[in-house]
Amino acid sequence: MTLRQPKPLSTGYGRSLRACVNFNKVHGFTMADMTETPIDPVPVVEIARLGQHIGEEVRIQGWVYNLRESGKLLFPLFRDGTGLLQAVVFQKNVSPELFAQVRSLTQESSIHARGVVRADQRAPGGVELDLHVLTVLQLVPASDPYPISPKEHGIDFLMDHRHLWLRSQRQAAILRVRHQVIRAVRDFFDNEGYVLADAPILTPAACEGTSTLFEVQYFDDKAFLTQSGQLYAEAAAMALGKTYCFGPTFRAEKSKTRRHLTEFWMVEPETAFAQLDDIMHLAEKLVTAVVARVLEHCRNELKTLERNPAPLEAIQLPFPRISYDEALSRIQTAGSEMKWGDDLGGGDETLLSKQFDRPVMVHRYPASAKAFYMQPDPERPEVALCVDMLAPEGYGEIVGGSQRIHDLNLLRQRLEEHHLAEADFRWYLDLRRWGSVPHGGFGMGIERVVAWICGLEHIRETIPFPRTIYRIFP
RNA sequence: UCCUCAGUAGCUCAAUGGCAGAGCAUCCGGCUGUUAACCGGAGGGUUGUAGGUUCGAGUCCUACCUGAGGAGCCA
Repeated sequence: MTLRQPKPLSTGYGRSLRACVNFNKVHGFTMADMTETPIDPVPVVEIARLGQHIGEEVRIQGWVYNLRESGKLLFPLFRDGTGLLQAVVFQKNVSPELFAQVRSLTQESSIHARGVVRADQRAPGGVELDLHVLTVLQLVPASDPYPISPKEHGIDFLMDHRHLWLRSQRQAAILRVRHQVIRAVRDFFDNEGYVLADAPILTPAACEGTSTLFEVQYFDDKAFLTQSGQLYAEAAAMALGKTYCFGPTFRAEKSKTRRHLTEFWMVEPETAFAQLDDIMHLAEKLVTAVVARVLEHCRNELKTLERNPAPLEAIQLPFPRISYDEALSRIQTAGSEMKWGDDLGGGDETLLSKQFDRPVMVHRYPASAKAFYMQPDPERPEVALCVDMLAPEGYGEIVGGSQRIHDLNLLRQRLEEHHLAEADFRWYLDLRRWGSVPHGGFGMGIERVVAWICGLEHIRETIPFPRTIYRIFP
């Protein structure tokens, strides 16, 4: 990709601005000038931490969020990625140059601002800045204004401008929650003694053979983008005992719902010597830890998102565990036409999850509806030792896992029943030839967890640049 | 893949088959505590594309394009 040579930018303030800025070249400065950081002894403070600096002179660096004015009084709103700050400029208290400069600010112009922090109940956030000095790094020209106004927009427009939409308070809050969710996942597994061993993203042909995969050219051959790291995680678990992989996964199904992305992130622990009960316990501990972390670190974000924290505070161990058979009878009682052997549809999942105040784990599905590698229940071979965790409030499946088949001959038989070529799974069968042990794990979809925790209508807001069936731009 | 809906000013949306409009944004003016500020004024249009019906189409019909909601699919 070639970078466009930046054109000289007109500040539009004329000669008077020179007194107010620290840059030597006011007129026609280029982007390169921004690297010449002016020497200023006043400390830069993040907006979120201004409450600890009442009465002090500080600098903030950020962008213009909005400008309100009332005659001789200006209220520019700045954002810096940590929060929003209202600044105040009285015409009588400042130079005519500064007043004119602030008055000409446009949305999303980049700035350095210096002033004294003041507590004021009238300001959003209770803190405001008495602005003394303003440096404009780039003035957004009025002839080409920032496209996303603080007013309402349609989803098509916002998705086309996703690269700018991220600057809104709401989207930034979601990304902060996502950050804490991922941090919590990594810390959780670290504390539990799990070793990160990532799976490849490029996989050979016919790797799992169930869902639709994206095909890519691999030199003179074909390859596929991974739909799950699980099979590789099993190999790692035989090496490390407790392991997990965490990366992007890809599904080429033409799903078109508020719960699906074609590219999403999944964390997949795999544990040697684990059985179904161990897997369920690990999953409920993980989800509890993630929710607790968000409640601890993201109260402001949940407030921005207007997400009621009460249902999240109810997420405590243990989670209810019900068999597929019990789930089926509950769903049928609630009016569904579902029959034994069917997988749960989206509506069925919602019916069931609304009966509980925390995630519910449904275990022992009919083996015929599940993947080839799942261990059959020794007491009822027609069901598999597997579990799906359904999030509350109708957010659907957030965890899917199972105990894996550890017997070589049974696995061979299953491959044949699923019309999968044994040659493609030679390495996977090897894991059962030398030192096979009972083992299992699960996958947890990060975006669905974030959507549930944030209380979002649609999963597309949970990832910086969502990929859906009809959208791959920007 | 199927069903439904939408596409009109930069944005969000109006307009019985009969003069294409409003709010916001932008520009100009007013206002010394605004809270998506407010008040007054100005500029801004190939009504998604291509056909068709009609005296006359943003509106009705056909096809296509681009999206959205749902179903199905989904370790």
